[in-house]
Amino acid sequence: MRADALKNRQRLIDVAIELVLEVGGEPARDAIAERAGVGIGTLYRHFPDQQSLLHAATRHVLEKSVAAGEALIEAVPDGVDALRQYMHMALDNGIGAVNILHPLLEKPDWPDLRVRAATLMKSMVGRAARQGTLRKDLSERDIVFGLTRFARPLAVGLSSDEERSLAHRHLDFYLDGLCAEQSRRGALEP
Amino acid sequence: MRADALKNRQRLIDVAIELVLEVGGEPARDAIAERAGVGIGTLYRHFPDQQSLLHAATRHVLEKSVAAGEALIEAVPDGVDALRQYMHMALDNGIGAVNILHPLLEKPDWPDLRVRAATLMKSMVGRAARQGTLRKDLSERDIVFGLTRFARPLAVGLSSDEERSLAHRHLDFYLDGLCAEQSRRGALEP
DNA sequence: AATCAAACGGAGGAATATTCTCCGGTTATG
DNA sequence: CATAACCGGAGAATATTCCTCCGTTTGATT
Repeated sequence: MRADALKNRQRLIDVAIELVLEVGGEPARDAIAERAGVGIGTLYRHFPDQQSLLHAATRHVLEKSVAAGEALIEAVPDGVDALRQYMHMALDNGIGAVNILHPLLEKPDWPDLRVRAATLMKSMVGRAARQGTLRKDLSERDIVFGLTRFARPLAVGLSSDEERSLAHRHLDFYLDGLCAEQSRRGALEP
Repeated sequence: MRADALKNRQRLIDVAIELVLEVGGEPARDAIAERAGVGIGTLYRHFPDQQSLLHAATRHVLEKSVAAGEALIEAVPDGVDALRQYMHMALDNGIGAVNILHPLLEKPDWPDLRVRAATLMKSMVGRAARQGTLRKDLSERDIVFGLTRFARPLAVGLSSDEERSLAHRHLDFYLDGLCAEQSRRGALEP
């Protein structure tokens, strides 16, 4: 494969992720090509149909996030710290795009990745709970749910930099809440 | 105005809010009319152009939320409790639709409401901070940002009931985090 | 530096989605 | 029961998105 072809291919994937996050759904092919700075023909040569690009993009993000997460769980002994770093990292990797794309994919089954991701989440939550720093009533699904809340920009008239920085800030608040001994609300209205 | 006309008008507004939340953007007119169970002609008679429907819907949600918030601040003495109840209520009222629609409106200026909303937020945050139960470094914008994270469904393959219930649950976690004396993260990486 | 297979760009017609008008029929209201 | 107000939805008009095709450019190889 020629060098320029490879570069374009990767660029198309990156742009697709970017646009998926901005649009909050399937972006128009023309828009992807334009933003990537390539002709529409190039897009169609690399990804003959919509699905193949979306698959490639989703897989790219997932793979990066899971791999980094597996490394974190080895490297960071404290459970909540590992979880926190994982979530911030996933957010920067564009994990929100996976959340958006998953329901749009026709055959989104990657047995290998699915297992690795599930195992990773289970380890993260389990260890932190066992260490006593994380609430005991959280499942993996909760973590995924929480992550998705901060993982994609929701238009409120902020620049994308402001949005990113606020997302990280509030993700930290949220994680503080997950560490609280007992929900204040729970105490008030049992 | 005839009774059936009024009923249809209100129904159209409700459906619009519902669809805006589902779609995450401007829904197609046809879809609104169909879901509301009225002919497309009826939609156009009540709201000759797109903007007028979106305006009406936005205003409806905003008005309800602000009014309820003003009542809460009177009725609930504890600052954080008031804030918590406000956020849960706004979530149920479809405040997420406002967040989505605002950037799509052409002339979204309701001086009265804008002032009331700003005042409300300032009071809520200010009082809770003064009472010492809420973090001191939060602005009104932070609260709005946080609210928007939970205020609209983000597709993850959940039924709309599951989604709603998880949103409330995690909003509580998040609020617990806003009450923490000091962020654990902040303590770890200053 | 010459060659050429591989890759590129983008005009523009086809396909699809959305908007919005129009008018014959229906219904609430007095 | 009269009638003004309201309703429904077919379908033409418009906007958007898709995707093919082919002449041009470029990276690799010798």
